[in-house]
Amino acid sequence: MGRRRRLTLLELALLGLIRLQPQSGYDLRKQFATTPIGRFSGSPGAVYPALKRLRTRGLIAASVDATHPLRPREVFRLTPAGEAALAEWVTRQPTRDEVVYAPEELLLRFAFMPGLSSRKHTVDFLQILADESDRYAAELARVADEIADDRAPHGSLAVRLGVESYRTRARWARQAINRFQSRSRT
Amino acid sequence: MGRRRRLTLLELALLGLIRLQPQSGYDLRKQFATTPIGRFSGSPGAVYPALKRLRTRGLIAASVDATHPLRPREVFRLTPAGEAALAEWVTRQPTRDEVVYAPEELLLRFAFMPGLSSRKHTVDFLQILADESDRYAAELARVADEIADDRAPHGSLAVRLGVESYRTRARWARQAINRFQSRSRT
DNA sequence: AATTTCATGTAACCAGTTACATGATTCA
DNA sequence: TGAATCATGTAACTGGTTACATGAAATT
Repeated sequence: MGRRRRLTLLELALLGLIRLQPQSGYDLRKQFATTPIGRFSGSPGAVYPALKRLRTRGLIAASVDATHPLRPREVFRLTPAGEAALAEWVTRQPTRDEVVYAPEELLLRFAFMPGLSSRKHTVDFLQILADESDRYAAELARVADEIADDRAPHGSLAVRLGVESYRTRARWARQAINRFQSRSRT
Repeated sequence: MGRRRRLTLLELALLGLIRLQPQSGYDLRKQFATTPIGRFSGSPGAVYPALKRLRTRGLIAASVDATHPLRPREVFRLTPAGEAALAEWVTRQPTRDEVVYAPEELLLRFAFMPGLSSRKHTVDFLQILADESDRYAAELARVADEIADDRAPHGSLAVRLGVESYRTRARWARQAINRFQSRSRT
């Protein structure tokens, strides 16, 4: 059934975007260029090879849009295997290491949850994110205290920004939880 | 005078650490493994080649510590050219794109400022960081509003975390400015 | 007619990842 | 004596970056 290589962040971003709306490589690149998802880079030398890899692995399929027969557009959509791979990733619960070292990946995962993750699962996800973020913030706060130096406060200050950043994430996650819990099911 | 290739973040981190304390590749790797600077990755396959590149470019020099003659340690220190390269980078003022897309690099730059950047320059640096962070937060806030969707609030919420993160950075920068300004010169 | 935009790619390069290799030394 | 740690590295792989290439269609 093919080597189970890990999908890159870019590949996962592409899967998620294609799931929201089947589209061409060009469309995808435009999204990277014009929206905050562009952090995950949309250079042509990255996007097109990534799309090829996804197609080779059978996670996406292309159908040619022939409305302009001389300028064919390859429109990609998810295959069932692609949908499954995306869902598997999206529904993974965050680990401590991901919270600490890969927060952007977690945010991407969260953004792609609609339709793939139950409300309960989403809330659990956010809860772990909040708790582990606070925990790491506390760790960083200890480090900041250890390296405090009145003459050269830069290092300690830099770590303090880390503290604030993780606390901000924790606060955000708790607000998001409220948002999901206060909404009664429709 | 040698091609002026751009230094990687890892190379700059190594320069900064070596400047603080001349040390061996192993020592450096230990710091990556045990302190928050580890974000910039300290895998052997990255660190040793990076050190070799820095040596080739004449930015660091090695002297052998022969206290244990059978187990020599190569201790690296900055050359004048290395100090100059580090100082050039550290004293660069942040650009909008760096604030938005490379905040970690800016933080590293800030952390290595002691002894390389005047107080005035440091404050200017933080001021730009604060202003551009707030500006981008406002941009993101507009995006969040545009994509607001009661049924699937995930995307909008994810962008909101971006808003909060950049605001946090701006707030932190302003506090840091106060810190530098309230300290009378000693 | 000329420029911009649509649309898809390739090529060269580069640095990082994981995993492995080597051998001395200190510790249990 | 055997295991962990000190200390430095290499090799294979991978995916991203920049820059370039191509040509049709829409716009000015």
